[in-house]
Amino acid sequence: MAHIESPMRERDRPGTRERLVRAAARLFQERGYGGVGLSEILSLADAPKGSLYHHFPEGKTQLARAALEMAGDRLEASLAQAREAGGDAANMVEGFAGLLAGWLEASNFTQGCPVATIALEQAGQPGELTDTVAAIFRRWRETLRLSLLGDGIAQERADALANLALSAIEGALILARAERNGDLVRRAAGEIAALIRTEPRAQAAQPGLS
Amino acid sequence: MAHIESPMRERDRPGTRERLVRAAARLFQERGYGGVGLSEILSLADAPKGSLYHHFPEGKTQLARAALEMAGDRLEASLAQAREAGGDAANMVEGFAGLLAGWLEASNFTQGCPVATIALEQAGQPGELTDTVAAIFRRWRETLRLSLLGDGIAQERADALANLALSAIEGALILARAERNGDLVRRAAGEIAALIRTEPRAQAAQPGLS
DNA sequence: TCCTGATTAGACCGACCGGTCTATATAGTG
DNA sequence: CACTATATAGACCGGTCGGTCTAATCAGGA
Repeated sequence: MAHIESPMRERDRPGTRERLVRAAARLFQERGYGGVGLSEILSLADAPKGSLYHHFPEGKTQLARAALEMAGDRLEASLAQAREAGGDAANMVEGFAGLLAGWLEASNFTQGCPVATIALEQAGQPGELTDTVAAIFRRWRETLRLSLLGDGIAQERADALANLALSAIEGALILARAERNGDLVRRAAGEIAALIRTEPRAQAAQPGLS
Repeated sequence: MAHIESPMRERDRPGTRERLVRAAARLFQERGYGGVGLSEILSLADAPKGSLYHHFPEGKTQLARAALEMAGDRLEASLAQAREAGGDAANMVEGFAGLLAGWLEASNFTQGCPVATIALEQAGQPGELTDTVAAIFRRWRETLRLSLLGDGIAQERADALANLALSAIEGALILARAERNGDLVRRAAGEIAALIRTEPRAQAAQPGLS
């Protein structure tokens, strides 16, 4: 049994499975699930079709699930990192949005939210992708909520603000892509951050200067 | 030359062109541009392929443009109506979002924003649909901005709040579809409305009780 | 070394895609 | 009525879709 393959590949190139997931994630992020064919994914990943169906017997949907989960983890990590770097939830929102806006601009407005496009394409349909998408959104929102709670904001308010912040960022990413203007994301996030800063709070949860 | 065809059809069924646009708008709204085939549109509209390419010589993209424009006009009218019914911008945002949330729930979460899905699918690509989508978003935001200005809110603030409100609604519609929960839209809009109400303003522009 | 399962490789499949084309029906006008 | 532009009707096209299948290759243990 020699199929662990996670600890660094012989050369430096990631394993086939990893390459497939990365290629799929990037292409789905750019043009959505239905807008990308297997042939395109395979050529970007430089892998034959046999490998795809070896690693993902359920085919395209299973690959998409893996890609969504990878993207979900990546962004959640960025969110946590933005919280650490910023110190509080307001700065986290601004920092995270700035990061996304930068990625958007760097990719010439092709790479928006890796989840939103698939979310809209698949919403309402019975496919398994819907559940994956919903779970990712919930996790992101929960991360935001916990951060707000950590700043001493009341439960109900943290809930509402987390929902608002995630909605605003997701929506702004759509507008920003359509109008090719990353500042729309930064400005929306700036408003949310300002709103968070005016929110009454019980006590600050982090140590350091008050 | 007898091709005016706008004033009511002989029976009660709308003309072929109209049926095509409506069918396309609905299906694109549900599953996006790439996710819907011509055959499906034709069968829903009960029209043959010849009619499609008679009325829309440029094919699917031209049909999509027409569908987007129809949807854009429809929602802009709803926005204006929500403003009239609510009296001010804050109530407009809440009323409009409530309308969208209701539609979303009534359609079992299949019918979200008719523009967002196509916006994400096509963003960054050179296609002509991108421009149409951007123009619609700009118009919606401008309607919001003017309403805020009419309430006596300063230029810069009206700009920022219009962007935030549209972003929040669009984003909340994504989350709401994914999680099958229309209240996410109402709650996000409620927060935006509350924010608008706290905004300092020069004078109220509408008559009636102060 | 040989053997065995994991993996790669890509030919191949039926279905469906958007689009073109010819033929027919329909309605308005002289 | 005949004539003509409009509109309907759908067969047909090459290409691509996601998915299946068999064969070749590869790596590692006995």
